[in-house]
Amino acid sequence: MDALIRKLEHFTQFTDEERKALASLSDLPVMVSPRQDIIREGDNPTGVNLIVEGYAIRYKALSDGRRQILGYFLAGDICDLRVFVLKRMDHSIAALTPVAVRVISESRIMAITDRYPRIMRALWWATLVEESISREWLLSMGQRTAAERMAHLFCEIYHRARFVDLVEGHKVALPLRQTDLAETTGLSVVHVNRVLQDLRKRGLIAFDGQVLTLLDPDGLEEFALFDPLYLHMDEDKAMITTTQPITARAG
Amino acid sequence: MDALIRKLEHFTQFTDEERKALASLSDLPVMVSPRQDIIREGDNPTGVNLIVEGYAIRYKALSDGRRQILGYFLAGDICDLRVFVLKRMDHSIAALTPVAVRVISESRIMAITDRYPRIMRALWWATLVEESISREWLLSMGQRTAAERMAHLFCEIYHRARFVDLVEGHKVALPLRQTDLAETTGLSVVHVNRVLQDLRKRGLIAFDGQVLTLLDPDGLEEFALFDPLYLHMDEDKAMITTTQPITARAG
DNA sequence: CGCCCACTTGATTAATATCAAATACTGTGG
DNA sequence: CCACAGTATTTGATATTAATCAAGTGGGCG
Repeated sequence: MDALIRKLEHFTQFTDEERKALASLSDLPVMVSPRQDIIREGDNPTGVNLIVEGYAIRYKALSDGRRQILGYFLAGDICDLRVFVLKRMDHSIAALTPVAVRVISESRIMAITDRYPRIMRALWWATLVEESISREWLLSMGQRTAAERMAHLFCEIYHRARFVDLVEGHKVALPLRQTDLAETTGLSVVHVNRVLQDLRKRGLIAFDGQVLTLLDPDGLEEFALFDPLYLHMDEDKAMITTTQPITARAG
Repeated sequence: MDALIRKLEHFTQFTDEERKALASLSDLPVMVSPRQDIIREGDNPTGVNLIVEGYAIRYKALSDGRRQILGYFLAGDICDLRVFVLKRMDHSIAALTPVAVRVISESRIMAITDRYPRIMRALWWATLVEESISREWLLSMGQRTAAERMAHLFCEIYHRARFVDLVEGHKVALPLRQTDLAETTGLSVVHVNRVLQDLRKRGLIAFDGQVLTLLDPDGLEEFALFDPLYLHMDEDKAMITTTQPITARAG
């Protein structure tokens, strides 16, 4: 739960009470092994999943098997906050690495967001950031070259990991395979391999399948045309917290 | 406003009062000429835009000018319902064709969704469908071939237009240029041209820059691996309307 | 008419996929 | 600890897809 609070506090400042409320949101974590689905396309989920540790992905497949990863979930990320409105999932969520998740029921979410408008707003912010990331991916897929795209992905993961204190010395644990990167970037595995070599040769990154190191963070960002604005972090926190909460009637 | 109600009633059934409330949401429409921005990246918008007529796009650009279209707005679509949480727009919205928009203020939206939970739920549904479309685009960009991608785009526009009664005899007005299609699909203009020829040769579509005709809708959908499920239309309307609204306390 | 666009066509090049094989790594059973 | 199987990564060669470059064609419109 720590990671969630750490993440949301990039957007707002909580009171102790709010922090306690967030911490009591869910039950004990459940472990999910790599490649196992957490929610499957067609399901009608009854709760929301909070990633406590590890990497999960959102993905979607074509009827002939081609598969595309749509986004990454890191510790502190919540999958599909507003899923209750739609009847059926139109995509799946799976563990990419060993993952610890906590399930939060719809009623729990409702109760807490009703009571604490600031939490509601923070959760909305998290959702909007996720959508923004998805737009940036679309831009990547359509306009960035293979190498830029991969570099941009690494920048994103690095930044997001940093927000939840998962980075140390320009290193972040990223235990994934080149096929995963292929499904993320829409490239073939062979090409992913060659792009990685290119990024290494440029002295921008080191990546051994377990740990990603940004050898030259600024160089990488420049190369990837990375602009962290789309992550909406630390966007004038003061201004936002003094704003009237959207649903001020509760509490 | 008609189109909005028509669209939302694919999800729920409104009372007369709710319909009236929706109809009174905004002031008179404003015309925007083609290629003109409606909201620009970096702006802090104070209202929400309802497209009354024409096509608008969401787009995003790299610092070196490469531009990607992220989505289409048709009549009845609302741009960025939850934009108030974030300080700055991370992308732009522009008219693609001549467009009529109505601006709806934040307070108007809040007042009406507070009072009519069913409307709130319906607007949420619309937002979630938009996100789903964005995910499907990511799948298209990553996994579909150029021709499949273009075909899929046409299927989507066709279906969405149909929901707001904009289709007649397998024809839909689609006044856009091949450069627009290029920025949508991430292809070069020349290649777009060749892909269009291919789709025409296959007898799937006719497209003259003004009107799109689906000569063989089923064939096109099969070719594009199109599955309308992601549009979440007519998803067991009965079930949803008998469900307890999420924020039942208002009213 | 003549100019400006958009569209089209052809030729060439660059990016990326595919195919095939070799190498490295990981975990397991003996 | 080793042998081995299975999987992941790397390399090389070739094919395909799509971009770029360059030069038409064609339509609308002042």
